Amino acid sequence: MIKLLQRMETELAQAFEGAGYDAELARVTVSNRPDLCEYQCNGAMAGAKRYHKAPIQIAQDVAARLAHSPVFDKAEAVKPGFINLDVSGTFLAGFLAEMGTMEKLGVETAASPRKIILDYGGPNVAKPLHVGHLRSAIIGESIKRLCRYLGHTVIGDIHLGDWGLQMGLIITELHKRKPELVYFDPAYEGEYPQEAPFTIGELEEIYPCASARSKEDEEYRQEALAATHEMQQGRRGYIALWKQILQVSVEDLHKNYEKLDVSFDLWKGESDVQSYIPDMVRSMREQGFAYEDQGALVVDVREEEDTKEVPPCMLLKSDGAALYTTTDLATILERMKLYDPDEILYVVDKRQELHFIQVFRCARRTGLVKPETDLRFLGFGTMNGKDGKPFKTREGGVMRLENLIRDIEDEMYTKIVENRSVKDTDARGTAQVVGLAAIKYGDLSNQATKDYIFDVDRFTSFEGNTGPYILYTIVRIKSILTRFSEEHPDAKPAACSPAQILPPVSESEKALMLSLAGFAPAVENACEERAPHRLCAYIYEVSNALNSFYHETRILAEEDSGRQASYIALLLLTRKVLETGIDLLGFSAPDRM
RNA sequence: GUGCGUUUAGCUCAGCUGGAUAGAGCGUUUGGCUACGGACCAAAAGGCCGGGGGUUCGAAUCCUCUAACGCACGCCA
Repeated sequence: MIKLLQRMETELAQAFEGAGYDAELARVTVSNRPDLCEYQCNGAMAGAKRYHKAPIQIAQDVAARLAHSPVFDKAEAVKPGFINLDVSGTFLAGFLAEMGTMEKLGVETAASPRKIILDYGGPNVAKPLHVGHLRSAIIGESIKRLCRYLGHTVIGDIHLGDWGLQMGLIITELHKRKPELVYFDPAYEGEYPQEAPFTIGELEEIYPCASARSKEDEEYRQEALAATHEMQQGRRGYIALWKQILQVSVEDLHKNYEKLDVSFDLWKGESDVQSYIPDMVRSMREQGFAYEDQGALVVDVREEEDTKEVPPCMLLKSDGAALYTTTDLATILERMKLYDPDEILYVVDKRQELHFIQVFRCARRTGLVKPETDLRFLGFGTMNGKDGKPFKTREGGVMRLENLIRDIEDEMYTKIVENRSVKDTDARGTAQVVGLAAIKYGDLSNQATKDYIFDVDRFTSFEGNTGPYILYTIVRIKSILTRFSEEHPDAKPAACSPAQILPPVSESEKALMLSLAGFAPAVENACEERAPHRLCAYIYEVSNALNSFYHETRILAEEDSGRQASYIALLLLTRKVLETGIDLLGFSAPDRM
């Protein structure tokens, strides 16, 4: 579907050409002076030099040719050389009628759909999720949904940290506590038990305990390193234990991510690609990319235009062990082999940027990826507390994600109960839905790349630019629609099709219609820029427009049934736009709240 | 030290390829419930866009210098 802006530009382009100017000048933007006009074109000023004419004259020439355009109600040339434009209400109503019948509300499917592997989540096995994992999950999920909406194929991979030292630490600690377990008996040759010798609760207690001890006790640390090494070398009992740690942990992760309404297509981890490492390293060495430096095996990734020394990419430590980098490279290798994607996009903490620069360069240089394969890094900032420092519990510890979510839900629950419009039986469920919206919208409405302040009071507020406010708006629409069908059993809202939308009769109605017309460009832009916050800004604008319109328009009391049907159709379209929008952000609205 | 990032209203943040009087929300002040959800709406006050210099018809936006803060800089992940 042709966008509203494009439609206007086409009209302008004809006018520019007709008046003897370059059609390229006909760029239309939303007005930055809403008091003067709805849209504007600044092309006359840009063209002034080229045509040695006063900008105002060019603007007048163009405006004169738009006098009878069906698209515009107004097209006038002002002051230095602006062309101020107002859209025709009839044209706008027709535009929305068409948009409303389209499945994706006018959003264009990408011209060349890509296959994208999205690497997000990145939790470590056996460690509880903490707030640091929240952003990756939330941002990644939204980008996944946006890209899919535009017709790309997205494969979301959680990329578990399941092969590192933390496994050795747990094995070591478990050995101290329960030395009698068969897993530790090197002579044991039978089957290992089906049941894991621990619960997720125990596991989450064991790890921090082991981690703390390894920092104080060097001998203990050496044991853990040795255990890690033995596991990685395939010691039977340790592998059996590792599998059980993995199973118990992954089961718990599933629950947690489900609660966030975040899902992954692949649950691969570091362990899955270990088998690729020896060949990969050998090949890099044979091709002359990898060489020994200070005992370690590295690949040089410097480039001519570097303004700074980029350290080489390290493949093997001097003791011969693989590193994080090695695993990431092997992961790229596997992804290319299994999926051959057009793009691999990492949604990770921005502090890892240098690491990924090295990995990407190395992958490219050594031919791990095709020249046309895009490797992209979307780094996000830190989530800080109100004091501007990394988010912590009151005691100063790391805040577990579960607890954060619970706190928000409790806060929402209190507010909902105070409002008393929902029966107590629904209140818990509603609090979950609204709480999730509060968290996700609070995060996504900030630019991903920047640090942001997580302020519980602000995010859970029903006022202002918040998730609950957006939901409130949707609930409000639902409420009117319900009432309408109660009062007019013969005229169900569903019967009010977009085709019944009439030209607007008030400013607030037109403002709402104009903002609805901006849905497709907002979604497309948010996807292209990989910037969910753009979509948040758009949804907020629509919500404001709706509330403003609602406030000054009597909908149920409207006597003209044609006009009323138009209003209802407009509400339906607004609801669809908002619900689609929040779905792309990764949350949903309740029926009441 | 080197590189990267950030700096916009009291606070939290937008500002898309340079365009008219720099926008929201919160907070503050003031109006509006005999209307469909007042968890709302309307309005006011509040800013040398960190600072200096430059590019041009025109700069929060581009270039340059500078300050403050943050982050990252081969055997962790």
